[in-house]
Amino acid sequence: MSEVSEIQKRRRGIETKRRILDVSSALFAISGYEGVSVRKIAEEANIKESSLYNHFKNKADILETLFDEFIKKVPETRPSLIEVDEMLKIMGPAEVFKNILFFVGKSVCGTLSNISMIINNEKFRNARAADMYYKYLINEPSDYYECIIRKMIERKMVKPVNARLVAEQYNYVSLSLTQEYIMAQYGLADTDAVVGYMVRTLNFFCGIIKN
Amino acid sequence: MSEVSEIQKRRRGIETKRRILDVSSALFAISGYEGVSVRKIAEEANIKESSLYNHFKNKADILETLFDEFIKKVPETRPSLIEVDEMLKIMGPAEVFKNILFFVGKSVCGTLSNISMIINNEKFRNARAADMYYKYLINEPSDYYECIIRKMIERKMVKPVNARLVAEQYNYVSLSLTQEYIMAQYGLADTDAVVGYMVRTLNFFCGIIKN
DNA sequence: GTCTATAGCTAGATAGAC
DNA sequence: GTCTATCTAGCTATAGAC
Repeated sequence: MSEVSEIQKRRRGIETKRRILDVSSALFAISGYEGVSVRKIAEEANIKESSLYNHFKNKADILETLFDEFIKKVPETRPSLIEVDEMLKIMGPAEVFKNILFFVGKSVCGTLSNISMIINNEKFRNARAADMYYKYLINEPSDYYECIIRKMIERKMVKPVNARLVAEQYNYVSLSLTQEYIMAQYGLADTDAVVGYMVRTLNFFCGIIKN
Repeated sequence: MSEVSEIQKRRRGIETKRRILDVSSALFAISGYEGVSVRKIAEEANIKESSLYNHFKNKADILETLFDEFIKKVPETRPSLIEVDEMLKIMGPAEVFKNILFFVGKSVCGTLSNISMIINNEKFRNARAADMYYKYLINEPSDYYECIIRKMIERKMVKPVNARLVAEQYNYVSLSLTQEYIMAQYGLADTDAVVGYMVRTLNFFCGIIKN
C-alpha cells in the first residue's frame, strides 16, 4: 500500500519534471531566459513555486537540463545518413533536400526547437550557449550537409563544387529562416511566406550545384 | 551669470543623455533588454538611478529612443548608390562588394550595430523589433544588394541572374555572420575566423554571378 | 539636473507542515 | 512531492532637497 503510493508519487514527479521542462523551453524561447520568472514557469506548469525546487536546484539548473536534453536528442532531428543513402538511390538532389527539410520541419516544433531558439538567443551572454551555437547549430549541420553533397558528387548527381562552402552557406540561410519560422508560430511573421522562402532557398542552392 | 549656468546645465544634460543611450545600447546588446537593470545603466553612465528619469520616462523609453535613432541613421551605414555607381566604373563585382563590406564594417561597431543586435534579439518578444527586423535588417539591405546586382547585370559585368534571390541569400548569410562578428568582439568567437568567413562568403556569391 | 531617500513591487529561494 | 508562509535581495519609479 505505502509502496504503491511511493511509486505513484515518483511517477507524478517525473511527469511534473517533464512539464516544467516543456513549459520553460517555450517561455525561455519567446521571452528570453532573463525575461521569464520562476513564478511564471510554476504557474504555467500548474504547481507552486516552491514545488519547482524539488525538481531543480534553481532557475539556471532548468536551463542546463534543457541544454543537456538538446545535445542528447539533436541527432534525431535529421534523417540518418543511411536513410539519406536510400533516398539518393531513387531521388534527385532537390527532392532529397526537400525530404530533409520536411523531416527537420516535423521536429521544428515543441521543446527541441525551442531549445535551439534559446541557444541562438543566449549565445551572447551565456558561454555554454555560445559553444553549443557553434557546435550544434553551425558545425554539425554543416558537416551533415557537406557529407550529403559529397555523396551527390561521388554519384555524379551534381557538379564537383566545394561541398563544405555550399553546405555552410545553405546552413546559415536555413538558420535565419528557422528563426523566422518560429516567429511565424507566434504570429510575428507569415508562415506560408517563410515556408515558401525555404523552398526558394533550397532550389537556389540546388541550382548552384546541379550538373 | 544665471543664463550661462543654465546653458551649461543643458549642455551637460545632452551629454548625459547621449551617454545613457550609448551605455544602454551596449548593455542591451550583450545582456538583452530584460537582463539589464536601470540601476546598471545608471552606474555605467556615472549617474544615480533617479537622475536617469530626468532624461527618459522609463526603461522602455530608452529602448524606443534607440530604435528611433537606428531608423534615422541606418542609411549612413552603407555607401550611397551614387558612390556605388562611381565604384562600378573602376572596379569588378568582387571589389565592389569588398568595398561595401569594408564600409559596413566601419559602422559595425558602437551604438548603431548594438541596436541592430538588439533588434535581432528582441524580435520574438517585441512587436516593434519584429517590424524593424523585417524592414531594416531583411528587406532594406536586400533591396540595396538587389539594386547593385541589377546595375552589374545592366553593365554586363555579371550573368543575368535572379538579382532579388541572390541579394536575399547573401543578406541572410551576412546577417548571421554580423552576429558572429559581434560575438567575437565580446570574446565569444574568433574575429579573424569570422572576417575570413565573410570574405569567403563574398567570393562564393561573386562566383555564382560572375560571367 | 543632480542628488538622497524611499515607496511599492517582484524576483529567486528556503522552512516546515502535510 | 506538494503545499503555505515567508525571507531577502533586487527591481522600477517617484518625492523632494539642493
